[in-house]
Amino acid sequence: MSNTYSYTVKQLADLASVTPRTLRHYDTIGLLRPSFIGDNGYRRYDEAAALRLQQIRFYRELDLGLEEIAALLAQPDFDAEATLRQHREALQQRVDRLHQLIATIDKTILHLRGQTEMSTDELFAGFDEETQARYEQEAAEMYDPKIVAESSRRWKSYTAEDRTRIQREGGQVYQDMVALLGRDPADADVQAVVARWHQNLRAFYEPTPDILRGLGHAYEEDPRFATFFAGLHPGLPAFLNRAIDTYVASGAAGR
Amino acid sequence: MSNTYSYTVKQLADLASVTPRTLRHYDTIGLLRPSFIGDNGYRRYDEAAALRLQQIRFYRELDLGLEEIAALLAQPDFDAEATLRQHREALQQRVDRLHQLIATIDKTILHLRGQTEMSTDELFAGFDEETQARYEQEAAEMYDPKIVAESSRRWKSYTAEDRTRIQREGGQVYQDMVALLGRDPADADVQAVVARWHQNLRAFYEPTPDILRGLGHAYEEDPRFATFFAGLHPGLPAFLNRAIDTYVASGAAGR
DNA sequence: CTTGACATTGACGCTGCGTCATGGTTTAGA
DNA sequence: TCTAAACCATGACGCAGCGTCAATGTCAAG
Repeated sequence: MSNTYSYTVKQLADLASVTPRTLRHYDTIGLLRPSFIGDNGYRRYDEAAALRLQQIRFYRELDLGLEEIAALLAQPDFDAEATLRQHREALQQRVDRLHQLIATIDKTILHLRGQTEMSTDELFAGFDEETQARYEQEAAEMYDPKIVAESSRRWKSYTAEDRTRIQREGGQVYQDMVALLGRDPADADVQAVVARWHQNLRAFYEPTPDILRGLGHAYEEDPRFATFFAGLHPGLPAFLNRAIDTYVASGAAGR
Repeated sequence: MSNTYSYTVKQLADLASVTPRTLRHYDTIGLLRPSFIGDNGYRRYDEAAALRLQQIRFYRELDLGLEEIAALLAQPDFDAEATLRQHREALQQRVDRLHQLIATIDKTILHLRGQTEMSTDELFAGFDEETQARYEQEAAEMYDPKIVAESSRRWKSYTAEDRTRIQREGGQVYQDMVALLGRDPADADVQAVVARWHQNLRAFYEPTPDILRGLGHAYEEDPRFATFFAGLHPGLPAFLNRAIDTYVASGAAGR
């Protein structure tokens, strides 16, 4: 006949499919206090507590934090909606991010397999091309700020197709250079690649021999460049620098 | 001219866009050890370390755990692919789960707004209908195990359409009852809803008056039922019990 | 010689509990 | 009535990946 049911921790925990530990936790942080405490010190929960717990678990399954839940249950429905919308946004962002990660993983797997001839290029293009281009700009600025304007002007004059081609050619130069590591920097093949590098730069501006040498030096000594090239191969920074140095010294840069 | 570059923690940290704390952490867990340590006790990193750090950060951005990363870097490429595929799976599951959560949030918002007449039903249907049906079965079993067989037989004889209808009618009964809370249990409207409840039960088996009373009692006293109904409204369990009691006492159950 | 930037080693904090450890309470069965 | 099985309580550590002091030593520049 009694209208008031009272639960022990285990009973309530089983009801809500949580563990007693969870209830104790909710107690200590004040999210769900026992309705009263028995003479033996045991926690006791009534129907109201059971209902509150249900609500807590509902929001918890939506992945809201306990603090947010506490706020929600303390506020009227009006605020609840705003909170939920906000939470929805957050979840959507997580989804977007996860999609990106999955895409990157797919690319990486292709790269590991070496299944497509483009994979290396694409990884390079998508992952660091931009960064690298920015660095190149910065280095050029160190020698002549006016180059930036010229570079920018030329770049804008290209079609989207041209731009893609130029970027990919730039990336390919370094890839090819890795393949030549160990050769003599003065080797004809090596110098040919350096010449292509030179040509590629000219898509942006007219580098003087000093600038070329400066770039070569920066590729090895400037940590921003060095790390990037070391990412392709640990020996690349030093090799590039020596090859470029040889190139400039040979007078090829002036021709 | 030097070929070997060496970084301090700050320098390397800035390069990789992490904090010195992160490098110290990687050191303590053995993921990335300094290349050597200076006389002053300072950590020193070389190019190889910088490269390794780059790889670590790459995988970290894919949200792999540090331990997994350590394993990846220790293994050849072959195993790396398997790990990535597995990780991809995990990410995909997260996406699926997030989609579910978002859908539930949308439903909940509708529910809060009370914008659709069906929202309550649907929330009820999707969220607890199954659980409730199971409980009802269990209660029946307490009175006569043979009822299970009959109930199961009838249920199987229905079309999918019938089943959906029966479930929704069942849910609606409790919703309607909530709307009548506060009325006299003997009120005609209340008794009409109880009658619908009775009819709904008959879709499963032929409940005797004793069973009906037993169910009413269980709805209030059995925590599994009570919590469920209290979830709809704290006052519902007791109200339902009284209303059913009145219904049976009036002889309506026998007619 | 002073400052300021950087380095070191602890050690606690955060999220939401899981998981002992240690010891008292209740309950059902022999 | 005694005992074993369950259940209760309060700590306190663990986890993942660092963030964030705190206390103290080192180094390069003015």
